[in-house]
Amino acid sequence: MRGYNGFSFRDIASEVGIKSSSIHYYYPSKTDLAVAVATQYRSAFKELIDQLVDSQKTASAILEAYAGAFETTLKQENRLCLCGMLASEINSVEPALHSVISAFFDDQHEVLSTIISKGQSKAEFLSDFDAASFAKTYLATLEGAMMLARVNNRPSDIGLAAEQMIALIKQK
Amino acid sequence: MRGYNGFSFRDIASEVGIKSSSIHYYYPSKTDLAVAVATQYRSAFKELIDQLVDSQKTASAILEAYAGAFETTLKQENRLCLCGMLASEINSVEPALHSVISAFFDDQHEVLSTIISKGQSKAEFLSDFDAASFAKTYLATLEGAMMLARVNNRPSDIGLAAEQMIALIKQK
DNA sequence: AATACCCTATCAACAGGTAGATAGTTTTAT
DNA sequence: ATAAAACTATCTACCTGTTGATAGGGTATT
Repeated sequence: MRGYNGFSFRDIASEVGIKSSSIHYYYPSKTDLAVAVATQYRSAFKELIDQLVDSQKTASAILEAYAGAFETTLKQENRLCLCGMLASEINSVEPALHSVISAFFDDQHEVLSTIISKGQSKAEFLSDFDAASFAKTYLATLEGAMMLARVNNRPSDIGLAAEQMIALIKQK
Repeated sequence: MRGYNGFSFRDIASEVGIKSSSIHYYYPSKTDLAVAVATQYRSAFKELIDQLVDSQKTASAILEAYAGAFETTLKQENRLCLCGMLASEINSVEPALHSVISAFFDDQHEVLSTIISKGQSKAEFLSDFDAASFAKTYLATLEGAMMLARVNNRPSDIGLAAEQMIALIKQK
């Protein structure tokens, strides 16, 4: 993917083997299409992270696995987080799409907060910081690390960044 | 700005009050133009950070001021880091431009490493982590925070992320 | 018969880029 | 010192191709 301004109906159509007008049949406008894709991405990611939370892993293991999802996407498909990519083009995006992007980040932030909070109450993590703020920071780090890791063609940098963040909050 | 795929020669021309062909006179191709802009951005930022390093501030104060530059850009111009934005569209970019973007991040990484390292040797920061890795992570956090802060229209989130990162490495 | 689905054909707007003209300025040669 | 040549900076006009989007037709399933 080459971003919101970097793909066209014809690109997708030819990849799927149909005509662009057939896509317009389902998604009249580009915003409609992007909203549908982002919404689907959002729920797929929500499912993934909910699954991680339900697993009986430690908080740090969950945070690591979470970062692993980003790293795998980059390594296997050379793609950023869809919403991260859209976020970096937010000025090109209509309100309906903006809302989905915001909702995605809200989801992620909420679940990360919960995980980190749990890690604190189980004394796995230090308790001298705010879980919700750190959740935001952790998410920002991963989104940024993904971007930088792609520029340098080093997907494993994502995992390294995650490890470092986790090490910093671990109870010593 | 709306990203590399989101601006045209005509956009710029009409903003400046000339014709697009006059821009082609100086910058034959879009890549040429973008390389020139990114190079200029790179050296302006290098100057800024070098100045910060030369100031007699503490390491944490420097890291904070550095984040402040990002926050100000977002607050006053509603713009991301130019190279961050380009990085998120790296697949749309020709090698010549890719190189400049990489070089920008290398610059930043190098200087941040030095600052953090100094902070460690002055016992301002903990010494149980690797300065170079943390420099990468800090930069990733800022780039990501900028993106997220813009989506949520909360520029101050950048500063908050920075503060948190700094708090985590401070000698207790 | 009606609906769902995909097609062809087309549109106006815009993209990056080129060609050639023009007017003013600077360099060079005589 | 002056005339010729070259350069700078801009324009108008245009090219080829792409973009998001629409109108209307064909065909298979229900």
